[in-house]
Amino acid sequence: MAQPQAAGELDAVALETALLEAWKQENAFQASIDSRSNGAPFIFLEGPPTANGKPGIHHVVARAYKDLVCRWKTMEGFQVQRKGGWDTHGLPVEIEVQKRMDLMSNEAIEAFGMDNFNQACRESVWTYESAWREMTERMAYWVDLDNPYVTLDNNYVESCWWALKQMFDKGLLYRGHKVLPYCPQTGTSYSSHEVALGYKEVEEPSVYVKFKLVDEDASILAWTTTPWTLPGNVGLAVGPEVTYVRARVTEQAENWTGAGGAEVGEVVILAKDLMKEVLRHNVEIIEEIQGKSLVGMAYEPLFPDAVPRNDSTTAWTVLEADWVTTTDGTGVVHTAVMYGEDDYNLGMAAGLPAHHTVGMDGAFIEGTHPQLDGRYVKECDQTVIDLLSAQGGSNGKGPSSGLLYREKAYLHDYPHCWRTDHPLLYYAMDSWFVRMTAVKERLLEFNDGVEWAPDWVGEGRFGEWLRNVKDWAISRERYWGTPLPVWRGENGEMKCVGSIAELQSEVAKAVAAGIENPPCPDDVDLHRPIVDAFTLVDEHGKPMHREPFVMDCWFDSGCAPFAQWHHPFDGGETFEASSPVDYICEGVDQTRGWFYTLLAVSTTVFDKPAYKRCLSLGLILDAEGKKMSKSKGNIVDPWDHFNREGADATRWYMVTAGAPWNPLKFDSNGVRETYAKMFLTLWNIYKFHADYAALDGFDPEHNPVPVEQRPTLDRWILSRLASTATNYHSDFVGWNFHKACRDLEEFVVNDLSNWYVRRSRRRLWDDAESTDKLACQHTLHEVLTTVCKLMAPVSPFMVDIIHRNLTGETVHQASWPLGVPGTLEGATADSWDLDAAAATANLPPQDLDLEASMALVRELAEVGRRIRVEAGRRQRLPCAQGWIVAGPDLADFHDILAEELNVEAIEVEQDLDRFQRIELAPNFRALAPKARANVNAVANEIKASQDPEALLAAIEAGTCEIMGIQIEMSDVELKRAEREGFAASTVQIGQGDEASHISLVLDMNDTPALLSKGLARDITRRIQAKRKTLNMEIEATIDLEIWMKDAPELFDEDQQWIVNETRCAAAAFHPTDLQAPADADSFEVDGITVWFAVS
RNA sequence: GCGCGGGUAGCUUAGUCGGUUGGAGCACCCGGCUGAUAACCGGGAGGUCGCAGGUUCAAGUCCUGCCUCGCGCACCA
Repeated sequence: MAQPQAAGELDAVALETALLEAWKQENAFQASIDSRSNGAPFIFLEGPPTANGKPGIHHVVARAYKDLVCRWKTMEGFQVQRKGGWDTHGLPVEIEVQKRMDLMSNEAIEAFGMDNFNQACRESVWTYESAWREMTERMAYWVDLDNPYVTLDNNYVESCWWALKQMFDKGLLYRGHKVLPYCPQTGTSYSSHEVALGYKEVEEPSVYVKFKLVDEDASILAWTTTPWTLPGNVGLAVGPEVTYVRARVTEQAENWTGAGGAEVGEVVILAKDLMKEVLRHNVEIIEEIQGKSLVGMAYEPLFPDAVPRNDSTTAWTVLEADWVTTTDGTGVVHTAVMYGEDDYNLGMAAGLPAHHTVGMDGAFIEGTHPQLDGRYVKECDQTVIDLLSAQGGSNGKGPSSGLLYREKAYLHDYPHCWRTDHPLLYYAMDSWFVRMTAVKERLLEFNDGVEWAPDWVGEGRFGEWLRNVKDWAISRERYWGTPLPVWRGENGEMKCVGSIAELQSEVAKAVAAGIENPPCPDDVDLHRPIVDAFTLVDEHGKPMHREPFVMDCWFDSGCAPFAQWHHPFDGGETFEASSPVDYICEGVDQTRGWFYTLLAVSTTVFDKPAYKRCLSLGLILDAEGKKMSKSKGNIVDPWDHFNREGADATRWYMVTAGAPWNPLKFDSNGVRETYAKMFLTLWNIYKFHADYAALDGFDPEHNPVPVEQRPTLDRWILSRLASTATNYHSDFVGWNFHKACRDLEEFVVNDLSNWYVRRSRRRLWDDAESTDKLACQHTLHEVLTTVCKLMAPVSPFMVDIIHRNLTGETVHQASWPLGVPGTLEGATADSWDLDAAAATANLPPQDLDLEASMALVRELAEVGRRIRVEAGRRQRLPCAQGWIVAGPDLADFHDILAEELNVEAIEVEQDLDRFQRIELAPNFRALAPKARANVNAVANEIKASQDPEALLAAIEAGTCEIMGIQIEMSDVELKRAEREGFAASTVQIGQGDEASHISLVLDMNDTPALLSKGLARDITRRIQAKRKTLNMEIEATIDLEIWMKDAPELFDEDQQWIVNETRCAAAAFHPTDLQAPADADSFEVDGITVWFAVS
């Protein structure tokens, strides 16, 4: 073990950057893992960030919590491998490149060349890689960035292909048509987790439309908020059990605004419950009808040429659907098969024609209507309204008032593209799905086994998501991503390719069958357009082409547990040994993202859970409480703090600012505060110890002083250390890192710095060797090294410097003070022998009585200062006497108290009544059950008692009865108040029945000796301050001259005391009538003027 | 609309089983202490515990409704 060197002044940033360099030289990260080579593994999985955006402070938070747990578990003896990862596919990358290269449509991309485009994407992905790396290293997130997994790597893609093939072989993968939210601008449909990113409240025109019946001079009213879907209308849905009415218009409506209308005598059909909401005319009800009797009625198509009837017998008739309600609209649902999920399902079931009126570009298809063809649908709302409201309506077969009844502005949330902000269209498209609904029960079961922090995310948010699980739409009509490895022939045969080898053999088969193919080498790039070029053959030798999709990039990251090892092609053992992983940690926004896709892939491929513990972090908000995002420009740059307060303070602040799962309002001042309070204090404690340890040649391994032989103060701080560490650990176990760290900070600042070190200062000033000084040094050594270990997972820099200087060893290979379960025989990440683990703990003995006594002493010291403030007596003027009245025996602490209180002597006085009178207060908890409704009256009797002592005596004697209630001692609390004329104060110790009181009384009388002593202290203090401003060495001596006016006598012994304290070589105390020179310093205290000169 | 989590001093927050005087820190004011600190200590000022009801002898705490913020889900015909 090394002997401590003196510590310098703190420069946190320089300290950290120098240490980073040392870590790099020593390969400290790898060494910390290697030091646990015999430890049980604890498996961590890094959620891959996208490196095409600049890292912000919110990324630092997530990385801090990842690092914290990994470092903690390492100190507990586990081996924690941490492989980095990068998410490199997906729409965000494409959008970035599209913007930069001005390729804002699919046509533009294809004209530019898909290979060129994808090459640009491949490069763009790494734009901020170095920024990420620098941030990661600077904050000391220990993760292997030299061998990361990268989702665009061929090996990674191959594992994804393999996974998809497992699903395919299990029948979990299917091609379907599904109505999906679709963005015509990006040309892609979105999965629900992407849609959720873009809901916006918008006001749009909604319309009530008349559907003119064929066999009757009446119209059915239906409502829609998307007029652009009306040309695609092929059916009307009614609730079979809903009551509808035929209503005839009896008079013109007044104050009509907007388009549409109806004439007197027109007949409309709608749900009875919605007449008031919908109709603006007075009507008479002709009859009420059940929905089911409307079924089958035919009506005139609104746009006769827009959709071909083909062989449908049900097109443009009334259909029944049990999901139709009367909460909105007219109780009749306009059905456009291709533009709504319910519509599509109903249309398929009822045999409606499935025909698009809108193209993939979001524009009406030619032949829909001359005024609409080729126009973007969202710009056609008014045209549709105009066409409908023309006389006879858009089909010329409507009433002369037109087919529009009303229009109404409608405010609702509507999904928008989260990248381009365009409104999404619900659109029926070809798509590939993973049948998650088939494994729903397993998902729920696996989720039950996950330890979530906080638990309500798992049970509530995530559980709710799983209970409503939908099939996962995994295909994207995009370019940059893992290609969907499915080839499909004209007749619908399909082949899913699960590896490069399989691709090669299929290509060979195709070539053998006479189909030309480009070469397919071992290192064939598994991206578009390379893989698009391969044509395979089915069993009959017919060509099969690849389905032109890439996969949802969430599928990539969901494959991370095995794809990072290139399982099953390589790394099989590594994967088997690490599945499911022990710990993942990401922002709560990953609930439907990574948290879900990990579980989804793992369940469908392996029928296993993916992770055992998941820490879900709250969002990071800016100072105003807004979410930090690139688009808002409110991202805090972590370097602002790395370069000012350092990474230690930044990390500690983030952990102590709140529970990890709560939203964190990131406050730059908070980092500053943490630095000043926690780290500066810790450094100064350390500096105090290290400077004297170096001066005295202290060696922690020599001249040990057994704990039981150390002074009370030492045993106290060691016990506090043990208590704090124990709580710290159990808070870690319960994920309450914020509580753990707040308590430890309290310990360092309050107990260690403001009491132990302050009280111990003089012990180390002593030049001579002494057991007491040694005891203090050993104690400081033990406390500091343990605090370093506890803090190391959270803030790894300063504590390593301290630990290294005190012990010669890095803290990051040290043992966790509460034990090293990871090193135990047979231990796993989840379980170990508790007794054996406890035996590896290393903490000093606890003495809770001592802690309680010291707490009381400290409280009395504060009470003393309060008394002085109230009595107007300055702290430096001693009191002759202090009395402690009642309370436990504090004899061991009288020395401390006398010094803190600045009294000449402490005495214990048992007679409370000498200084105090008693007061009785009701104890409601005991009294209420007995007195019930009279409790307040009884309580007032007790409080208002004129002679509380007599009342107390009566209660003690058992003869006290108030309002028929027998009052016992447990029904009252004894309180004490000072009698007149005493400077005293009382504190309560304990709670409830255990409560007792202890009082402190100070003697306020002055004597010449006391005045002299007080004056000496004031003079000393001023001289010391002067020495400091003169920047004098502590050992330097001075010559002193003193002049005084209106001063009490300064006794010889007090003069001598000043001389000693201020290290005077020579001192002159001048008579009071001598005038001080003009350049002497002076001060006044209690009407006394003192001049002094230091040289 | 539904679900989850919030709303406590100017700001950041603690508050256990309901117990009568709601704690801290920052900032502010006054005083003290200091040869460890950018610190510390005492005091002061600052609170409609989101609002309104209810239960109870007693509500920041439990119940109901509402307002509001964040997040999520759903609907959006």
